[in-house]
Amino acid sequence: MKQKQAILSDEALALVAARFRMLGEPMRLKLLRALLDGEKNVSDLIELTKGAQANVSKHLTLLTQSGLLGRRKDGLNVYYSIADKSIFELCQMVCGQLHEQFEQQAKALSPSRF
Amino acid sequence: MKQKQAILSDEALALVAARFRMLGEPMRLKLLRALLDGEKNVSDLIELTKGAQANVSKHLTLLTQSGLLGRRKDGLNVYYSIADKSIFELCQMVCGQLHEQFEQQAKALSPSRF
DNA sequence: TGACTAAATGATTATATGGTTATATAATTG
DNA sequence: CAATTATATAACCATATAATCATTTAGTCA
Repeated sequence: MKQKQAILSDEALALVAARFRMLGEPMRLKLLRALLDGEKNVSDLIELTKGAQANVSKHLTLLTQSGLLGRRKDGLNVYYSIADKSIFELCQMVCGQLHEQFEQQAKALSPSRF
Repeated sequence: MKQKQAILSDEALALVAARFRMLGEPMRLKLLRALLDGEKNVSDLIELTKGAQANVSKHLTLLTQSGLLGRRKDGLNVYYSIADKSIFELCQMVCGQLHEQFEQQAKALSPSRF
């Protein structure tokens, strides 16, 4: 008897989509990357990403609300850090897929094939 | 001497973000999922996703342009298929991360802890 | 307390994008 | 060729969201 595959509900699928969307913003990826080697405060992140203060702050808020970042306040400063390191596997996987994809296209367009 | 980390250019990072955004749409995830067990034509996909014809067609076009789907025309029908199966590892990884995240929250809110 | 600094927030604008409707294109068949 | 079917596309509207500017909040320190 054929095993019926369990399928995500629409709501679950919407959550997955939302997570992808959270990662689908260059500034947010920059922030995540900047935090790869440890927690940093907002000023540092502004400096590293060349972003505007309000914009950086907003993206940090979103990333934190979505559970991707941790937040620690110390005096005047607020320190953000990666909450789930496995997010980088995702990014690397995407990077690898794109790399592969472009490599295939390069091969397909090899001048000698014309 | 400390090895300087190679960093993606802004353009490369934008491509990664774009790929995430492509996956950040529930209808597109539905389409990908519907294609998991092999190629299907548009009519089938409309039926499976309960989407409107024009909308399904547009998303299929986008997914194809981004290299995630393959397209094969046969008579009146157009058959779409997954171009890169590894996309599902991504989805499963996200799913797993969200699962983990909710489980932590559940644990943190265990009534006995109050 | 007042001045200063770091970060967050509210209001606004601009842009991107998803959905829908209507129409067009293309292949098939009688 | 006319009619039919499958898919794509164009035009449009509505909504979401990123960026910016101005302001506010909160903490520090003289």
